Amino acid sequence: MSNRRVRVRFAPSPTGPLHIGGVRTALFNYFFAKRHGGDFLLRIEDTDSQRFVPGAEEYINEALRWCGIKIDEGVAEGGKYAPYRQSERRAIYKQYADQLVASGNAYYAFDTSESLDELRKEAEAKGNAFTYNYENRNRMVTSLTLSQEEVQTRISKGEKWVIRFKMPENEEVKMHDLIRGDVVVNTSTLDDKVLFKSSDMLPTYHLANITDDHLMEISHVIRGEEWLPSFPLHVLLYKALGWTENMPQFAHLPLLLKPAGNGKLSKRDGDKMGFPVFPLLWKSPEGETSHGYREDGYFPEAFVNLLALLGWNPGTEQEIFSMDELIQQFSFEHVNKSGARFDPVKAKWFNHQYLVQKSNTELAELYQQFLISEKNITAEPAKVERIVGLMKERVNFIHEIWEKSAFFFGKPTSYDAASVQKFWKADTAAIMKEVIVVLDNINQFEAHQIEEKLITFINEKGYGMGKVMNALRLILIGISNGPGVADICEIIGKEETIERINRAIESI
RNA sequence: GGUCUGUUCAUCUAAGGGUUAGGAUUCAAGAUUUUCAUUCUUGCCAUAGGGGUUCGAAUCCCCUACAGACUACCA
Repeated sequence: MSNRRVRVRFAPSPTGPLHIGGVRTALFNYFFAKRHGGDFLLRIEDTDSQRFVPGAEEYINEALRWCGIKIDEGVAEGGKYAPYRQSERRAIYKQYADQLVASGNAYYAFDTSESLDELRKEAEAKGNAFTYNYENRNRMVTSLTLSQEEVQTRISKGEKWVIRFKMPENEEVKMHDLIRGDVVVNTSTLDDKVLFKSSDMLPTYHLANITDDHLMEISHVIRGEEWLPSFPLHVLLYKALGWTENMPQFAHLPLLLKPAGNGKLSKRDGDKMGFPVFPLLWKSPEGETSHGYREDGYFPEAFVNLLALLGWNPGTEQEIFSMDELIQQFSFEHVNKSGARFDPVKAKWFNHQYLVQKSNTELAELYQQFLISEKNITAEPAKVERIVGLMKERVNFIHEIWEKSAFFFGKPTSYDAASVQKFWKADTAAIMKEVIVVLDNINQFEAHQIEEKLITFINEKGYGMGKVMNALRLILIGISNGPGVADICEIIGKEETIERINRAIESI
């Protein structure tokens, strides 16, 4: 088993956009597979015909691609074990359900969902829960209680049926989890799960999942903690099918929790708290849209990095990781057992780190694209590069450069009242008129020159740096904080600088 | 209700029986700066509670509390 090729799968169901918890699961699978030179497969678990959402599968593919995950085998990529979409594998499953019935590990049940609902309600009224298990199954309409002929006629008459697992009574199931260690559960606390349904002739998650993992030679199942309760069922299914020999190893990842309050992260949290819970923008078939990290301006590397550190740590103090480093350093020993609360504030910090790391040239290209597509502005590359260099330390996102420095591309439309109060004194207009003269006399209108001339002027007149510079900045950009005054002057140019000063003298 | 899992600063986490319980984010203060940001320095803040075991417990065991997941002909 130890020298078995590592093969992992990410197996989402296309019931909507993949959320960041799912992305993290995919990432951990990917890290682990690549760490051990193995394969990463994407399998689409669409055995619930009721909940299928158009576009969800494309979304999943695009999200993984954006994160930098390379799929070795999958719906689009193909592979030796194709097809990778469960709805296209429907012919495969029935025989295994039959096998379980034949070996006495499963049985046909003819209950209607209405009658089951009723039983549940009755039990609830008495203060307990109805469990379809060893205690109750003999009272139900099943192949256990009916004669073989009767079962056959009911089936051939087209009566609806399901195949249920016959959960053994009072057996200890011992399981090993790579993250949590040994877990033991008594089968009497478990129920007879539905494995196959006649309504759409498809298996449920449990059967499909075990069958495909076995057939696809999956070596490690890495999934969310929400699957822990069905772990014993899965172990029992492997046993009943005679596949214990090469059953995969299991690892149940801790959950991603809400930033505040209780419970696991859900779609609503993002909308409420103003951060995305989805990797990409999502438009539901009903027309509802949800924010995505990509569209909100996150770099994929930052997104991957921040997700990797939720529930895993390197055991060192390193916080910034490339995909390769993540792959090299990942191990289950450093995966936490407890749920991790998502922190939107730190998410921004990660993006800032990546933004600052990028070269001005690279950033300029990105900002250039933003200017063209969002603002319809075509700017000189040199000017854009200058701007991003000045702004990068002050922002977390590319779009924030615009939000904080649109003044490089247009005159201020108003002057911040509090700053005017603070920096615009009785003699300011007069001083600014002198400043215009100083600036006008600079031949090489470049930051160094401008700063030098301005400082000499201020010193000669004895005005005080703050007094002049702060007022000048207010005039040029409308607010009191931003890049150095000389830099601003250079970027907008002599003519524009003087024009803005004149305008301010007249209008303030 | 039942089953399972978990619990270290506000948040992400380190410390695998012996450290003043470390780092990061946030927040606060100071220095630097023409403002802001950066940078630097500093500060605040934690082992859920109670019992054991041990010379010694965040770490091992038990109980309690709290939290989460699951409990569908969903995945």
